[in-house]
Amino acid sequence: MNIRRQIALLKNLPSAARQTQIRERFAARSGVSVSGLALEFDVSAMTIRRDLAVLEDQAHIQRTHGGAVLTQRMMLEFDYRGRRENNGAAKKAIAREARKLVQSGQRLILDTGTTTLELAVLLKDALNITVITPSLAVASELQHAPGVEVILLGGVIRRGSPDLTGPATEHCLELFAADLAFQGADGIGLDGAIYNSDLRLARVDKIMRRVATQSCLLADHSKIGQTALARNGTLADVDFFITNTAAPAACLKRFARLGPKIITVKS
Amino acid sequence: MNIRRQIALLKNLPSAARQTQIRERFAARSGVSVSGLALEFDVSAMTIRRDLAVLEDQAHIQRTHGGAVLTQRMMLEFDYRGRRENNGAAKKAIAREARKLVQSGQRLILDTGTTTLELAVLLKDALNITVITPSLAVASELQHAPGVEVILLGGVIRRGSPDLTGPATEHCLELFAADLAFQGADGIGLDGAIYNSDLRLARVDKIMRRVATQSCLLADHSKIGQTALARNGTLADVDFFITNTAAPAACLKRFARLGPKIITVKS
DNA sequence: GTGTAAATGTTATAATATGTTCGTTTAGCT
DNA sequence: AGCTAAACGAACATATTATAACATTTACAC
Repeated sequence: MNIRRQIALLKNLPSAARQTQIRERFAARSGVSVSGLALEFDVSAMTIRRDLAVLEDQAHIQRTHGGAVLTQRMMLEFDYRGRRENNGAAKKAIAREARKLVQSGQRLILDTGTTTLELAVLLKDALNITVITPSLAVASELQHAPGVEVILLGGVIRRGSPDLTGPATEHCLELFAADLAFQGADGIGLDGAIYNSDLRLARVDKIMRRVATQSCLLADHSKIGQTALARNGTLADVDFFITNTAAPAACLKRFARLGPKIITVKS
Repeated sequence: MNIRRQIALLKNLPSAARQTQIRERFAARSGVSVSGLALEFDVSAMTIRRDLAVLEDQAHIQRTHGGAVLTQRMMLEFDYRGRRENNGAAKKAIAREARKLVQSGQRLILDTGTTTLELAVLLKDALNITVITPSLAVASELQHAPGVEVILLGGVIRRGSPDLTGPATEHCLELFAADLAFQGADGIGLDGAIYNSDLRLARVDKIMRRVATQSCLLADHSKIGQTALARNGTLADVDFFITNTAAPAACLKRFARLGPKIITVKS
């Protein structure tokens, strides 16, 4: 077949056929460009963009500025930055304060969650600590830190979420003892109740506090006054509660009477 | 494809595609230079710097003056990729044969190793199976497969190796029962002894066979006649042994007398 | 033909990427 | 240490691309 015929075959195609052709392009190179495809198929750039949007839904491509690339997921990668963080700045500040509670030689438990993940980032340069966690994100963040031994709890990988839960996790957790547990929460009631949005996580959280000498709750102000599916305890069960100053002062005063030391960070 | 075409493919790429290409440069060399990449992709040095900054954010590389080097995490990734390609065809063929042993609804154990990782790739479209594994690579490969429930064993993350070992792993494994265990090996003695290069892995392998009704050993011919640090059992303990036809026939005949069903694949 | 829905093209505006300049920092050398 | 050339990063200007809303064309049933 001559080249002119080949080119002609690419024009006036129904959309589905064109999308199939676009998909073939990825076999040769790792990325395609919108402008290149528009020329090749003799359609407007807008049409190509719409095609790529369709392909993004069904195929394994990811749109970028100027084109699209194959989403070749790395091995050993547990996507955790998928979701956009809500109170990113507050969470980082809370994590910085939590970092100050950690001393060399300690055994820590780090719960699942974005705030505890921020803490994990700060723990990379710690010396001689052990981190026990059910979170694959925390584990992959710390697995190359020279001063940190990472113990991953066993269990079922929750679908769409890089962490472990289930009876195996609970059983595994019972094998350990730790100095300090850091936990997040999906909601904190005005009465000081701590809530998780997942029942299995709540059970794990409860056990964490039991096997740790002390525990520390990390939650930004947006969680206060929220409730969620499962209650895993109250602020009376924790030793430290770190939040940001945007939290209502009256609440914090009430919480303090329950027992925990309240630490607030500016944000 | 001629060289001129190859070069053309690197130009006028959307930014994300270029970043992917840059990342692949590290597979060959351990470092890249800004000026070299700028020439290669026909963009300004500033653009390359910005690309490198993006890759650094993704924790893929670490920037240096004049270029960038791989992070430990990515070195591990490429190391794994390289090992997969050693006898890659044989490993894939063996994995394909192993896949045929698996039926819907079964509970499987997948050991650490590159051959079992190839099997994991083939199991992505399985229906309603459960995979129990100490390998983070296997877990990460299967974590988004809709028909697969992944159970990760707990334990200590071995430094420089994405898998779990230790007493916790062994204890965790005891909690489960499986239909079929797939294992690799670092060496198989001419007498049928199975070897691991790590003592802790050997202990885990032994337990795997105990908690699984049947077990299947996957190893290409290059492993036969090799020995390694720790012996975890013999071929008499396994039910299936899948290898490739490049294995010496005399050996296989001897192995068959020990009990396992020997399956060979062309390669 | 005519009506209708889907696909495509067009335009204006916003977002993003790239190149250039220039003052600052760095690595390597004597 | 002090020097030099290279590399870096910030800020700006420019060019490219994305998005949404609307207009147009096409396809197809009746």
